Amino acid sequence: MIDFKMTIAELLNEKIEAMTVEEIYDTIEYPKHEDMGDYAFPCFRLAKAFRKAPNMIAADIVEAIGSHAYFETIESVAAYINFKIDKAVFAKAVLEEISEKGDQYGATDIGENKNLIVEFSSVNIAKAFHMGHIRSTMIGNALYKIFGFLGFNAISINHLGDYGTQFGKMIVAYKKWGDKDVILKDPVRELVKLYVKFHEEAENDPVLDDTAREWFTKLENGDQEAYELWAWMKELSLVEFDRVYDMLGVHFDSYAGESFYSDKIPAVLEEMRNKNIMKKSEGAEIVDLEPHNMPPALITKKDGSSLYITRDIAAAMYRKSHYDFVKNIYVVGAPQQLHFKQWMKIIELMGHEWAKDCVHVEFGTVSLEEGSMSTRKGRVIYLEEVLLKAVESTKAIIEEKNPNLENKDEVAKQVGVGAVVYQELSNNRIKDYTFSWESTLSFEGETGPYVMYTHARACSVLRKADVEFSAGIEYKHLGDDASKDVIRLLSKFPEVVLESARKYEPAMVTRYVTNLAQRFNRFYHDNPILVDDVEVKKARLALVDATRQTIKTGLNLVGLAAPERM
RNA sequence: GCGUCACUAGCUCAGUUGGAUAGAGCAACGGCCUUCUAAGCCGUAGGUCUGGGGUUCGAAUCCCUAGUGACGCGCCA
Repeated sequence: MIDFKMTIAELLNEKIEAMTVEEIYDTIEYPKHEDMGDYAFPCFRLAKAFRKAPNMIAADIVEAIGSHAYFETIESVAAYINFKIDKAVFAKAVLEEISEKGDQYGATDIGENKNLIVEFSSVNIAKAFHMGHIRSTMIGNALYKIFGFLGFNAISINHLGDYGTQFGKMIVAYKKWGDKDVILKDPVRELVKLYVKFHEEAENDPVLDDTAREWFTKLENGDQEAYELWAWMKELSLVEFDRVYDMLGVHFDSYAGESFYSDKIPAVLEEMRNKNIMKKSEGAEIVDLEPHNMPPALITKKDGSSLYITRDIAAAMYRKSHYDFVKNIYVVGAPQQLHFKQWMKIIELMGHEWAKDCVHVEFGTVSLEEGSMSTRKGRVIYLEEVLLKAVESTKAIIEEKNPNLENKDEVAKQVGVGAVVYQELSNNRIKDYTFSWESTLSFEGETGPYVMYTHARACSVLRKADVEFSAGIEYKHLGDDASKDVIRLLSKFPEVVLESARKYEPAMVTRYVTNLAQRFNRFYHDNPILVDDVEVKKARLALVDATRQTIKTGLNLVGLAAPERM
């Protein structure tokens, strides 16, 4: 595709000696309003070099450039030079590019097939897979897909919370109050009940906590009974979790969780001791991080058993040696920021330069109107329940609007789940939000169903087209503003994907497809597509097809399906 | 106490890393289906970008300060 931005940079460089082509390229921006043009170059910074007012500079440069075949107009407005690309040239460049590349439009090979790890979801065994977990799960899944699209060999890891003192608690609770048959009827919910009961009882009986710690230490030391109970709970949990992952279309390359690293911890502790970065404190071992403006990190407890941070350090070390990653990404909530800063600093103190390749992608908290979600307090909304309800609502809408649709159940699942996922990925990840059934089950405006609906509409028109439009298209027929708006947006897709990867922000892609859907719907409304004039029809169909493709690719990148009918 | 983050329309949020007239959706009001899917489109109304300083040609964006809210800070994960 013609690189319009680079063309402009080179054109300007001939008139501006004070800046390099690269500097000019980086200074070029998009005008705030589309009627001003497609690209703009602000001249403020040239004032000193030219010893003139910026608006004079702009006017002079415009005059010096004159005209160019790619551009409809090159104008100066105040201190800006605005470039408006010729509509037919633009349409041809963009639509042919998309048509050629198909579902690879926007893809790159900058990853050079190097290993890139995305750790996400990381749910806790024997605990609720609740609405709060959708964040890590879907943000991580989107990053996994986006980085894969950019040529990395992305590896998804579900760092299961399957270890730690909490399992001591579960074992104690099960032995005291558990009933195998009751648990088998509804495993996770029953296990959660035991967990809740443990905490209620422990309030008045601190001995329980000590017993729990003892059981975890037993588990860590390979006690048969502890191991069997733990393995059983893990298995029961995973069956349920996989049901949800399946609904979400999420796949993991590895389920190596915290327990996986338990036998790798001693070697890490050894290394830390040898490198002299730990010291004893009140019977425990800590790393003093005061020189780095952080509180000390507790590495081993006074009974010698491991902690969360110990396992994360061991996991990172293992991953470096096993995968030799170029990037190791952790999609974990913002409240754990300090934890990540601490252990990444410790890796650095151990002398591992790859500490800089570890990234904590943090996100805000989902809460309920009653307060933050807490398994311990029994205050949770199960993710599966939300998904099922969304699918059910979608089904009702289909029955009403499109009763003759063939595969209603499958579409209802795609659209319903999509609505929930879209909601999750539409805001910048750092934002906290309060879960609401009303907004989750609303399917109008900036929602997943809206974007999917737009895609389905495009598919529908294409199905009804009775001409071949793969070649011989007269792009001059796409000269109206609505068409140009769509084309301009289509042209930006590759850089949006790159930027979303750079910022680890899938919402950029979600917002982009929403924007594209909005523009396309205007085009669709203003321009009848299946008209008698064959030339016009072919040109518009080409636009429809390119939009269909780009919406689909975008939706897929954030883990959403793009049904062809709904 | 120390630290991190957030604050933009009634509500939920964008705002291209400092640029032009701050934009969407929801809610409200008014229009558009005998023509390609109305889960749609168009229009009206809605703003002291939390307050106050500063930096400069130029600030929602950077710095300082105050406020409000959320979160974190040694034996949980």
